[in-house]
Amino acid sequence: MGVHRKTRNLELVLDAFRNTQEALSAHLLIERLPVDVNRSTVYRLLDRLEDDGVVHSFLASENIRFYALCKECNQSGHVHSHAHFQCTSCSQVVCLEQEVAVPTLNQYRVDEAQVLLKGQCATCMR
Amino acid sequence: MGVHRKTRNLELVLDAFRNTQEALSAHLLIERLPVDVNRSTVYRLLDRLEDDGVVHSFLASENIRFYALCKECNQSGHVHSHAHFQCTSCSQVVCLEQEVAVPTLNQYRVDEAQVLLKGQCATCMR
DNA sequence: TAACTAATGCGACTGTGTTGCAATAATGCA
DNA sequence: TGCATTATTGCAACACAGTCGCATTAGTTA
Repeated sequence: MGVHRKTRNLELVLDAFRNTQEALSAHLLIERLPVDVNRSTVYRLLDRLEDDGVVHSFLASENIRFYALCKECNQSGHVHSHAHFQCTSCSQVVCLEQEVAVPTLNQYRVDEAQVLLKGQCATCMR
Repeated sequence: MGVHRKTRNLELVLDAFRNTQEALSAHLLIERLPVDVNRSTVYRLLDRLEDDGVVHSFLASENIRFYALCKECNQSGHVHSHAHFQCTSCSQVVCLEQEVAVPTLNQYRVDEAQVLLKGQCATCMR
């Protein structure tokens, strides 16, 4: 919903996501930006992009939030329920196509299912 | 694997887990201990208990590690693949009975599936 | 071009979790 | 039981992710 001025930083962040298949943490993102952008600024951009349905975020180990572009979301809500994969060797994180079926439970109302698969990616298996 | 002397702190931590159905973060655990126990000590106890297969840990939002007693694990390895539930109102976290089927993927070898379901618990739905 | 205000950078801060080190206490053995 | 050994503990300092207030900078619109 937030106003979005077309700033250099915003474009750089979006480019970084467009140039990769990976999900990125704030830290990784900053590393990949061609110019220095302040940490606070990056977090604020990511927050705004998430509010606007442009990126989604999820937790991977170890305690780090990752962000990736959304395909079918908009500012009225995030609609994905896909799984994520993290390689335990190189720590790379990717979004998977696999949809996650949100299970039903007796005692709880389940609104959301967060699935993180961990293992080895093709590169690290060689 | 680590040596375990039967210390007061160890007993207090185990009691805290035995006295609840919930999973506990280090912070929650410290709050529930009847005496002050140092933060470092608690983290070290949890690490050791996890190594020994007595508790398992997983990440819940927001970026906090939760611990709960294991049922069928021992020091030769953790064997659970159950889901966890976190209430978005009261933040309480519990282990679910539901086993998670680890899916197979083309490009990745999946060793582990972490599933966190989020929604509302019975108490908060009222 | 000027005014408005969103976006930015900076520094300080919070909270989780870790580490080195000296003091303490559980254990095994004489 | 008394003592030596060493695992455990508390403390202080640290690392790192993420947040916040505030003054400055820079898009945007008129």
